[in-house]
Amino acid sequence: MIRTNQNFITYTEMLKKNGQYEIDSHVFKPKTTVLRQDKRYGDVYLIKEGIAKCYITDENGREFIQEFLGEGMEFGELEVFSEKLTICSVTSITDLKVYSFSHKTYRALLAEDSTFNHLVMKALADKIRYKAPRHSFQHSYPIEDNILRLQSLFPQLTEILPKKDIANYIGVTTRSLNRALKGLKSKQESLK
Amino acid sequence: MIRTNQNFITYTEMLKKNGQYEIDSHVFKPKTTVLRQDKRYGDVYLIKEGIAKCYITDENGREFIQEFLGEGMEFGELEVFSEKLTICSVTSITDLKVYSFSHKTYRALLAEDSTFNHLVMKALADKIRYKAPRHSFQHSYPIEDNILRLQSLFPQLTEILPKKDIANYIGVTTRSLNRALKGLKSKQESLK
DNA sequence: AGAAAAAAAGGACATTTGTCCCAAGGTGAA
DNA sequence: TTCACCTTGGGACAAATGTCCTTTTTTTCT
Repeated sequence: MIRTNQNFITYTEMLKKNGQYEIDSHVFKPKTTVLRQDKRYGDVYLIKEGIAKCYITDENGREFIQEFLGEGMEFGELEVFSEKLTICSVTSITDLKVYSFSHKTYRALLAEDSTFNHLVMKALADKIRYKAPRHSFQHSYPIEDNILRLQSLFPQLTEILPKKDIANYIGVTTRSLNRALKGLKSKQESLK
Repeated sequence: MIRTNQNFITYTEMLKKNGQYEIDSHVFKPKTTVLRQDKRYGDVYLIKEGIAKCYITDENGREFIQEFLGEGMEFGELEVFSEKLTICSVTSITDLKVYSFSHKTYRALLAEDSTFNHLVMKALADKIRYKAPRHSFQHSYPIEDNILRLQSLFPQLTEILPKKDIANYIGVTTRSLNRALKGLKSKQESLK
């Protein structure tokens, strides 16, 4: 549920040490919005440490969380290919350490470094693979089942993530999430 | 809503004429399942003509349609990178003409042909960009609004696609879709 | 430490959507 | 051509979820 990609970090740190390409480091406090939907940016980020959420806000101000990004996940990369505005906002949940590449550097790496090229390609493919079953499941099963599924993927779920974010990830209201959590709790107790 | 990518077709046809790489052609009748979820395949397909649906079937037999594929869209490509089983079934809706590459050929093209590499990269990025707002919209708006949105993207919607497929794309039952269509019709009439 | 703001929890009711039916019209295969 | 089988359309009711609002608890800021 909180996605990671250790290979990508390891390779990026090697590149950075190597010094041939310019790769910067940044640190953000929790609740910092790094990318804002519908704006234009010139950098690609890779998470070194921490968790961020990537989400779309609609006209009514509702957030829909696309994914939670953990170590080794990149963001801002889609705009290297499409030259368009960012579709998702990205906001840190915990303290966040990232590396950043300018579009120019990122393009150079894609063209000149086949390992990097392959890492990016696989990351994009994995993103697609990951999302398909998730949305399918969300539509087909009630909220309680979705919570159980998330808890099995990420046991610390309710300790680390605010209720609002969990609800926005599943695509329901906080009220409904609470109702479902209560339902699960009473089911667990009746088993004793 | 029915996605296309003319550039990819044009380039593939050029490659095929050129003859350096082995690219095959196939034709499928409507309702032919070309890829079946959870199986392993060794080819990547590119649609030359026609429409196919790409969908996940859950344990209860419910279909959830990921996307409708039109000219220039590829499928089976994710498995080149992850070496895993296919997550989606792909079934033709109309007559379907496709080109196919073996994984081996596809990998060779990715490595040796930077234009091809870039086309694939951009296709993956577009797939991600495309899906994000769609799922967000689906969760946030009632069925009627979703139908209106789809009709504006693809006016022939209800003529070409079976009701069941439209419902499975929006992620609702046929019953609910019919109710919404009826609601829209009566609203249109009351405007006269 | 104390005030203000945000997050969590939940009651009451409305609305949406699903489930389970059944019936009519079309389509295809023997 | 006839029969089986889809597809479409919809009635009646049940279940899930949303909306609106209030209260309590926790966090944040000064």
